[in-house]
Amino acid sequence: MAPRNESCQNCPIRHSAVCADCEPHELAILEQLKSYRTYAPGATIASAGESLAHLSSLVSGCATMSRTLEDGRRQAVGLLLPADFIGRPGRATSLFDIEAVSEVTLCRFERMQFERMVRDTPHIATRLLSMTLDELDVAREMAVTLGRMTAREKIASFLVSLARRQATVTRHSGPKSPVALHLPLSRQAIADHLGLTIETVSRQLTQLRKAGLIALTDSRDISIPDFERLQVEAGEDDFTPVI
Amino acid sequence: MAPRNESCQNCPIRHSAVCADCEPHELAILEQLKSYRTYAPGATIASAGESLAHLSSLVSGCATMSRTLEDGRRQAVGLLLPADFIGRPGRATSLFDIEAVSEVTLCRFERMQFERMVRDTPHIATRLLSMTLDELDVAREMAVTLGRMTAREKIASFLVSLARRQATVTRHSGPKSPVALHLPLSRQAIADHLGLTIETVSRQLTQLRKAGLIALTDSRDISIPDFERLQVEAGEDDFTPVI
DNA sequence: CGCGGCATTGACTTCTGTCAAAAATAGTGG
DNA sequence: CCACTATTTTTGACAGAAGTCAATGCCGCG
Repeated sequence: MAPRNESCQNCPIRHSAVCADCEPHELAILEQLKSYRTYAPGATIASAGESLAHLSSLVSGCATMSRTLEDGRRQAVGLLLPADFIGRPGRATSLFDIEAVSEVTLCRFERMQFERMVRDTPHIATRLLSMTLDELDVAREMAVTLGRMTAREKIASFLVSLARRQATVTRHSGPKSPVALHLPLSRQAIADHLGLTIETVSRQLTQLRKAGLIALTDSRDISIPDFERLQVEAGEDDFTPVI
Repeated sequence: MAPRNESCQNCPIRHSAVCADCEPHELAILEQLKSYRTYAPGATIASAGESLAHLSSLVSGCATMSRTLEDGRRQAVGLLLPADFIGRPGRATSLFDIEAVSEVTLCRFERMQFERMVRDTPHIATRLLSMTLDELDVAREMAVTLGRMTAREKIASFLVSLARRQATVTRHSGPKSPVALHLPLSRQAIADHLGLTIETVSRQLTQLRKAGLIALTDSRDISIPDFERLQVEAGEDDFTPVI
């Protein structure tokens, strides 16, 4: 459960979210404007085409951004983890569905107030630009994965990128020690991210396990004995940036 | 051929590029800093992993942004048309290959000077943010297409989006009149954009032609008799935004 | 005219999707 | 705590969409 209005000083995403570059006096303004909201797993945070009254930073938990076509086909376009920003200044409606995967806490700002902050506070504007450019890179890497990788490569690169994003939490000492990885997503949600079916995801995970590239303690917890070997399996070339 | 330093006043992308929101005095500064450069069709504008000395706006022509994997598989992540911005402040290297498709003219700024402009000129910073957010939406739509659409839907939606982007130039009076569309890309380049092979692109275009959805005058020129019908074929739902 | 690149078409293969069932896991209530 | 159900995951058999390999056709150009 999120505190009503805990101080930004103690915020877990203080140095990585949209407020990262703010000076104390700027932070004080944000502190006045912000409000927290918590969503249960599976809850809808936003729906494609509907208006979005708040812009938010994801403080804790995990959410997906996706589009569902009329016939039920679904494609995820982003995995939202702590510090990620939700919504965009200048457009009132979300183009995608946003759904809580685990329990999610958002730090929210009213649209108008936030848009004024973006105009008046260069530290927020430039931080938001920088984050948006990073997201753009991620989205384009995603396009490479979706368009040209095999099912096996998609799974491997998904695991690699997830491991990198959780690195601070789970990675132990040396780069050669096994990496423990918790999957926040169901097989179905992984399939939606990679443009695959649930069956193909399951089969490829089994193959990776049989090849000794991963070990499954339970269906949501994976251990990667040799991270570099999995990176090779992910078909990464030297240009693939570590975002 | 691009003029050496033609006035920004007459620039074809004056009101749609990164400088769109600039006041006359801001434009005057840009005018001092800019330089034009022209690339022949097929020329390399940037290479993945290599440094990029300039940030640019594409003034005329067409270019692709793509990644080529070690084994030759290639995926395009963007089609660059007039007013599109190339490069990003805050990172000196390009993550993707950028290649001229037709003859391309760029309006270029030195990295350092442009980054200073972004810091000092809110009209540039906010315009760049807005453009980047739009590109992010495009990239995410692309992910939906690459991940979940059939070959036929990919081709149809590619044609629809190309027609929309060329709308100002080619679209005639009413929305029901046939739309003429020139393909700037070869079959191979289209395939690279859609995550398909050249043969599949060719076959699907033939099928669309046989179904009366398009007519091919020559292999690069397409006429769309009923645009709305092609939109349906593209599998667009009501939420698909017209970007 | 003949070469070379691009596009189209055909025959066949393969990877992933579909349909279906079994196994594992989680959740519920007695 | 344990049976029982519901959900998720895994596995299998088969089908189908797109890829691969190969040949042919089309154009522009020297």
